[in-house]
Amino acid sequence: MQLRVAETCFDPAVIFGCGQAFRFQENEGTWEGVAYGEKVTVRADGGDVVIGTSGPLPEKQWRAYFDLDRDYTLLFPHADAVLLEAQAFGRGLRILRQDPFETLISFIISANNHIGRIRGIVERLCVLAGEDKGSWFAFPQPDALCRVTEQQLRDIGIGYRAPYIAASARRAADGELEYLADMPWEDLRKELMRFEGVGPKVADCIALFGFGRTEAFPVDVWVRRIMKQLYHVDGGAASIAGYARRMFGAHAGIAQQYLFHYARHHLTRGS
DNA sequence: GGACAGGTGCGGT
DNA sequence: ACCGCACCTGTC
Repeated sequence: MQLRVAETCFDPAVIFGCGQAFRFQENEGTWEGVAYGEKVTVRADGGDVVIGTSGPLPEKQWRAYFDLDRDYTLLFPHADAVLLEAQAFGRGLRILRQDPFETLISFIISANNHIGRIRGIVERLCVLAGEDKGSWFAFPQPDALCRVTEQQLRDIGIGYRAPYIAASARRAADGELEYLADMPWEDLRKELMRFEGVGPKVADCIALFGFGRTEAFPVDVWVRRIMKQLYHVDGGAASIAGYARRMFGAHAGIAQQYLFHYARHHLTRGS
């Protein structure tokens, strides 16, 4: 499958670099990654970006994966100066609609962890338990991940999250992710937090990136920093998220991604 | 070599 | 309901 998009609304460096997905890397001007068991390549061509995929999934599914039918310029008609600047800086960002199981496991790994290390662990996890596609590996299926021991998980650098991954994979294999898609947002969040290793922040990431729930507003240290430094909002994660939903509306989670990306490039750890 | 970054779970209050 | 601590690994 091949798909062409204007690069003004699709910037792979932002999309794949802002911490929502961990399997894409740039290689001599082409972004390569794996999603839904297919190899995906993204490269600039004139004023466009060309997306190529390796398997049977139809264009419709990839349009959904890349969220291509949403106009990101219309999301925040009453944006304040901070969000406007973050949006300009992150032009071409899109929220990927990723596989719920892959999102669950990847973001349990992300807890108390750094993007670079998360990438390495996820890649080794795919080699350990994912389907071998020749020169690359798919993300493991739940039952395959269940056959991996906690020691094997520790050996690839997962650390103390090993029992969380094992338990959550077990529950996913037992079908516990199946009935979440149509739940109201608060219920989905509560259900996700029942998985081991999933707290408020990780639940919001899974809801946003794995279930397309743009109400979810994950509060991590970078979002905390930007909310404090640029909005003068401080306090617990819940009150920050509540403030964000009142200010940014139903798509606060997309605002969060713009702000997160902006914060990581413009703010320091200090203040 | 020691401090630190990064969320969650747990035991204490 | 909230607080303080332990958890694992990579980097400086």
